[in-house]
Amino acid sequence: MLDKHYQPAAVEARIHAAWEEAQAFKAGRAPNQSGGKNAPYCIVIPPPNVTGSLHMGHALNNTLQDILCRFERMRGRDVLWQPGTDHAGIATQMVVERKLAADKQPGRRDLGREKFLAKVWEWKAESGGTIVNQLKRLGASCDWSRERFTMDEGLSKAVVEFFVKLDEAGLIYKAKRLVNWDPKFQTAISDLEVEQKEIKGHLWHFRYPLKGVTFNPEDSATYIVIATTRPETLLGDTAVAVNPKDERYQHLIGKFVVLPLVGRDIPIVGDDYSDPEKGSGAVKITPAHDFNDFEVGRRHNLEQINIFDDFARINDAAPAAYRGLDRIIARKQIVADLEALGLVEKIEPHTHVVPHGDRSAVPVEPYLTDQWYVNVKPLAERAMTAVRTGKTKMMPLNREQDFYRWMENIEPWCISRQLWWGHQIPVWYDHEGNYYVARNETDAMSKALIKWGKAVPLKRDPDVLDTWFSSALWPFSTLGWPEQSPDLAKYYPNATLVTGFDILFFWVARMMMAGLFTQDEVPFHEVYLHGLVRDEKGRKMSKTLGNVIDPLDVINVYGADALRFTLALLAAQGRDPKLGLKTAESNRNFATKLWNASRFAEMNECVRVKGFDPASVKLPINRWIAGETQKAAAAVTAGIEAYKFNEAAGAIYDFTWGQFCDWYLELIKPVLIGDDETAKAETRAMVAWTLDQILKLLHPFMPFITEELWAHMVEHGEKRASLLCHSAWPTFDGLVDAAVEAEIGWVVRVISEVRSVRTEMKVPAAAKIGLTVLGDEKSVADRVIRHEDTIKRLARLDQISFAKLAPKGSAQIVLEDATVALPLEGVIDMSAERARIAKEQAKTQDELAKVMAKLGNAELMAKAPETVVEELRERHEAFTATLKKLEAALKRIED
RNA sequence: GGGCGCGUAGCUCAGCGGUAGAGCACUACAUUGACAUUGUAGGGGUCACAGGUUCGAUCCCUGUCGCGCCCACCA
Repeated sequence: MLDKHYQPAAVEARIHAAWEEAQAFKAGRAPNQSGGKNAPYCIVIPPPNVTGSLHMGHALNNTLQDILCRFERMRGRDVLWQPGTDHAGIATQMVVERKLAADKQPGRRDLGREKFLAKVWEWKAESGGTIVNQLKRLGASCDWSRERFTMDEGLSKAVVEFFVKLDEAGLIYKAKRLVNWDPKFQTAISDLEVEQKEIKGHLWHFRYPLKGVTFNPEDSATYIVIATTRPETLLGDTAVAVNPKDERYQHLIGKFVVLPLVGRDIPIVGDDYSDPEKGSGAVKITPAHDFNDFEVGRRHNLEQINIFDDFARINDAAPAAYRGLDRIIARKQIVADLEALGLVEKIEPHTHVVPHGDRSAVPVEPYLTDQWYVNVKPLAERAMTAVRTGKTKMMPLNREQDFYRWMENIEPWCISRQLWWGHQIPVWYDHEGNYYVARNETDAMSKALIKWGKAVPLKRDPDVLDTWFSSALWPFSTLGWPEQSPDLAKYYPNATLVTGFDILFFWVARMMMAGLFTQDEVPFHEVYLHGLVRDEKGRKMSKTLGNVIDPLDVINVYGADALRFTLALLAAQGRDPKLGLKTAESNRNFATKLWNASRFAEMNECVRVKGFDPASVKLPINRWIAGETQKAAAAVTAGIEAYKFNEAAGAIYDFTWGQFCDWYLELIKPVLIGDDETAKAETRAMVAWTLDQILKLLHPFMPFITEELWAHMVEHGEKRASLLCHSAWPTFDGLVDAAVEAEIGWVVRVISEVRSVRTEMKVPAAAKIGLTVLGDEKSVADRVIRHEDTIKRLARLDQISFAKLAPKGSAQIVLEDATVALPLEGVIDMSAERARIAKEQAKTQDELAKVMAKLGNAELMAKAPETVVEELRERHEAFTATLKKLEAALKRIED
């Protein structure tokens, strides 16, 4: 006997153990009775940061993937949900460094590369399993036996192979360029890792004295005013630019100014970049510290003077007074010094965007360094073509626009990072600085040997690769590439990728490029991009706001099923889901409702009957629920197939609660307590059967409780042998019976109507009332008689009687001595319905006339409208049939 | 500056050319009956605003206002 309450914690642990024991999610299983096809279906998990812990975004992402995987597994496909974790370069290095500091241990630099990396691996061994265990608690049905890590041996091999192949294709190069430099981590970062933040700063207007004249603050002819938001870069200025069309400054082009504080003579150049509308119309040019200035510098052959060190402190290229100062302090100092010299014209408040490191949250500096780049342009072209031709489809569709926009404007990808935690770049240098890209040191040596004719000592590039470089390979590196493994052949391309749209460029785009480049084939056929989980007010969840909802807390309180169901219901396309605990609570209640419905079935000995066929039941009520089950199954299936998880979840929720519990179980109670044994037996079997279908349809969303109930339902006194997660997905045909649907619908409406009248008239609960059905329509009377017990019970009527003295099809309720007439037909407002149909017909006639007029088809015009409609319908049907045939044929060809 | 999305019940959101929907909240009644983690009934909406298309618009088109997100090196 089932307990009175569902206890998620205990059940989840037990079910989880059962799944593990059975290795239920291992890929390559034999097909179940659902399909015979057993076609592979592969999803790779977006690998979470190995040092991370489960947040709501993971919960949403993995719930959706799990729904798809469980659904397809039940549909008989060979599902591989590939799990694993990401080494997450900067993030992990940061976490470990922070931990060392907190433990008062020697820092990264003190330890040195080797020892520090040992610490990171230690940390990984300690806490790397956390997120995996949390995913398991969520119910993720990954094939856990195949867990991978981006830095494990095979995947590292894939990374090297990818690098070498890119190099062989001439797509890798090293260049000294301005990069986004993160002074906190002392590494380059890619454009994508830069966040623009709006900052309230100042616009400083400085006077740069002209060379050859004596500076006089009173005489504007002795200086030129430039405006800047970054005074400290003055130390690296190598020109002042004015617009050649700007009459104020034209005469100064070719002259020089003396750079204040530094004393360097720098030219005034004419360049379109200078916008007369902005600032003073004259702009200082610092080629080594600004992307625009870099370009201006190139055009005018200007010197690039780097004034920062790796920490963004002023270096030795600057006057002694500023050396070693942090950039912020240097800024203040420089402004103060200029002020003292009378060189500050004015200071205006100014709001502008400042680039920040997305991990470090400090402003990044454009910084001149040697870095490795991938020329991704040709790869991007292929990726765009693949999306354009529909080889990979993105959902929601409008994300494809974002994808194209980014791909079309793609810049070279800076892949080197000055970190220690990551894949070290497979490049070796000789004593002259020549470099050799190689799969390993031995290969590099032999390459050097060819060049020099003798063995020369080599040194490996100390930099590591961008984390996303290895993530880009995830859909095939996890399957064994660079080996041509059977798994790779079987599961690549993956079926679907489910991820947040926030990493569309970081990850999805790069997987597309890497996949097409190495495998000559897209990595996945469909991409489903979901939103970011927000709090119930729509704000981002953040520690500072204190509005973070920890998925594990929700699981502990309401159960994993409730959380999953809540997330599924929120996953409507095209908008960020907002999560409140109230929804989780009501979905917990839904689980309880299902639990109790099962209890009811158990108490009434509703046992599954072997060989039971829902198409053969006789009682209208049973035929009705069979039809409703078919409709629900179709709705859930269609919802999941279309990635409309909210609709799918909503469909099974409504069916379970609104149809099965609220109506069906109530309607059959008279049968179950009656003495018609045949009817009773049929109904019991029907209850058990329907419940089975509910468990299956709900399983992808609520795997734990459904698996538990499935195991609990006995068949001939025995526990079921097989797991629900391996059972066949329900697909039905021919169970919907329009006549039965109409009849039960009518009964339902009569009951509702009587109930409503009771409430409106404030009939005391204890009052005895009866319903008198008036009129002499036999069909109405028959229905009433057929469902008399049910109607009496659910409408709480004392008696039902019949009378002829009233308009047809109406009824009256007798309240002790008062009598209330109730139009039975009014339940289905026939007059309104008829009016609607009449209108519809008028419209059709109208449109028809228009169409005919437009066509000017004399032949058609000559005929009566009814004939034309008939003819058109036939043509339409013939056309549709042909279309269907064509589609089927096409599908066969594809298969 | 460019792009995308969103304004529907008190709240969170579905829906979408043909009589406005759900959950939660609210009101009334019920409750030894599978379930108070419940049931029944009810109140509550010019579907942001203004034009247009249509027999008919919450839905399609245009514009306005408000909100959010993404991309962008402009002093």
